[in-house]
Amino acid sequence: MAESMKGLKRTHRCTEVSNKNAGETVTVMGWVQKSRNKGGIIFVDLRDRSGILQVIFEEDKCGSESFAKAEKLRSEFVVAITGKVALRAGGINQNLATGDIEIIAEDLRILSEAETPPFPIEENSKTKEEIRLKYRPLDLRRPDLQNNLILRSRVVSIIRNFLAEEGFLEIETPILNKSTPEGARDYLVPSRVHPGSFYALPQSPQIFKQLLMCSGYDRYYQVAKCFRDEDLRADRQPEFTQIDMEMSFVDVEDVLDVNERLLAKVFKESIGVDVPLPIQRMTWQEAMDRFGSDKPDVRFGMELHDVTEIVKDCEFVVFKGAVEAGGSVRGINAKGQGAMPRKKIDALVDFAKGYGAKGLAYIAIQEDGSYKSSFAKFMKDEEMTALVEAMEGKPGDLLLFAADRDKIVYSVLGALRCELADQLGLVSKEDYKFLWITEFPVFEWSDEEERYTAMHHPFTMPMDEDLDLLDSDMGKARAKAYDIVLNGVELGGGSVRIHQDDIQEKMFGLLGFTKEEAYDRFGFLLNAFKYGVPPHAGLAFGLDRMIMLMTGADSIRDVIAFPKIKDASCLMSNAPDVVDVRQLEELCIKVNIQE
RNA sequence: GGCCUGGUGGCUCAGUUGGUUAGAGCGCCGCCCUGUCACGGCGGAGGUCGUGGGUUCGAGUCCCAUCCGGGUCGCCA
Repeated sequence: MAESMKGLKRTHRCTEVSNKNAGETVTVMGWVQKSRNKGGIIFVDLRDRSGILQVIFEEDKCGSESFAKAEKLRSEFVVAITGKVALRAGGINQNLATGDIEIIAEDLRILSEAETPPFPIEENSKTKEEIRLKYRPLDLRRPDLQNNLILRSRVVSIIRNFLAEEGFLEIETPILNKSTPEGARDYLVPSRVHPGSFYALPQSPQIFKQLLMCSGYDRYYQVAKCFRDEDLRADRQPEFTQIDMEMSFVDVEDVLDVNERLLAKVFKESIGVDVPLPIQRMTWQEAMDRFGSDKPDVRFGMELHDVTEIVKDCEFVVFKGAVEAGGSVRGINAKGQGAMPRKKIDALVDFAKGYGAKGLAYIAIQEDGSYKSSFAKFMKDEEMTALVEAMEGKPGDLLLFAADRDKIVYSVLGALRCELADQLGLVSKEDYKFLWITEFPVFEWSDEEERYTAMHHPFTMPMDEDLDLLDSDMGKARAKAYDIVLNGVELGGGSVRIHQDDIQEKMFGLLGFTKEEAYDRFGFLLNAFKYGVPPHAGLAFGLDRMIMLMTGADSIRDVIAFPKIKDASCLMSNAPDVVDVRQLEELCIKVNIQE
């Protein structure tokens, strides 16, 4: 039977009570973590979001009525307890923040009874995620998830304060928008008033924040929900949160400066991590050449070596063929792994194939300096020597090579070095290595669409010195675009935007838009810009990923209160779901599912 | 869409070359216990082994299909 809390007022959260309160009468409320009934004395661990506090019930202190109720307490009952704070008569529990005190109960109210939960409410849950997500409200009671969301709240608060001090205005932008089918798939919302027409949920507030610059707000930010209808990953949800910002009358340096100061402040004040400034910078080309990735993890080395020149004339057809086809041969040196068993190497080869490699060539340098290699028989001795030397190979090392188009070589070796670092324990989650990647290409060739697409987005300003390349060699043009990378994770990115209409028109042309198409999709931006637009630039952080890295979580699901699973559904609410026929009729929608 | 991986009491898991009553720990229920905090003692309940088909004298185990999760590639301006 649930009781009312009438006449009671909570005085403290559980861990707000300390030995300084000894002798005081307090009222605490929360959930029963655990009840230990010793017969004449009952110990109850009371839990709220602050932590755990022990309460004891003895019949002569709390009266027979409360004692009888205390005997009934089970895990997850919600209770209110009034009693005296006392230093513990028994031993101190070092594992609890409140381990030296307890509440000697004088009154107990059971505010809500509880069924036995389907899984234990405890830190470091071993329960399958499927069950946890189905019962998400219970899962969210667990201290680790509560701490994640508490940290998230604190981080957002620090960001708001910092940006306010820097002169940013928080301005909201619409969720119901016009679809702009460049980039990710849009989530669509049907219009009742305009049958057959649809809103799109924002993939980002990109155009609106640019319009705000055009309108003279100078500096904008928003804690922005964004939506992308693409497949999920451990670090990708269909709806996610960006810290989105834009600044007027600035160039690349200004954006990087304010944002690295922001990161330093956030990491220091929320998790006590010092971020040395300035943050290291690397051009996109250097990142690709050294790490095979535009989001390199620089907590460890194992950098790529380009050995194309050394092997271009060798007789090993895999190498020779790749070079002749315009590709390259590159390798990484797994230091000290020369004795890796053949089975493990084969597993690495399979791993590489997952990234498009046809195979991996290797040289295992034995302790005596001899080689075990998958391709030595095709090579002259001096070629092998030169190759090993170029790779800085020493006895006991394992050299792994990929030969293919550059794009594949980068992606294979970039993934392989991360995989090896993981297997060999080369990285620590407590080590935070930030990195700016700059000078991204403006365009990226799309095999699927057989045309160049914008690598960042169509409003990205090319670098001043590369403007001429737009006409002569657009694939080589670099942009005033930048990403912030942390431990191999893309934390955010942005760019300087185009504010000159001639450049913008040229960009649309190069991307294959006619003027009419460009105006159809982005006319409200282009028209606004006709009336005076300042140079502007911005950036957006993925808040979920940031919190994931700060908490050491393996998935952003652990830093989002109500996440979705791999197929973008919600195990708790069962969304998305079919709707009433009348709702569809009102929207003039007929469902036509093809087998 | 591809590849990899998992599904056995409420939870976490074990289960051999296919073999007779499918086990354990925790939890749960009952009784006992005034200093426990991974409380303890005694007793007890609880499983169509994700689902459907097949092979077999016999299937948790082998085969096929399918459902439900996870990782990843493609995809993510």
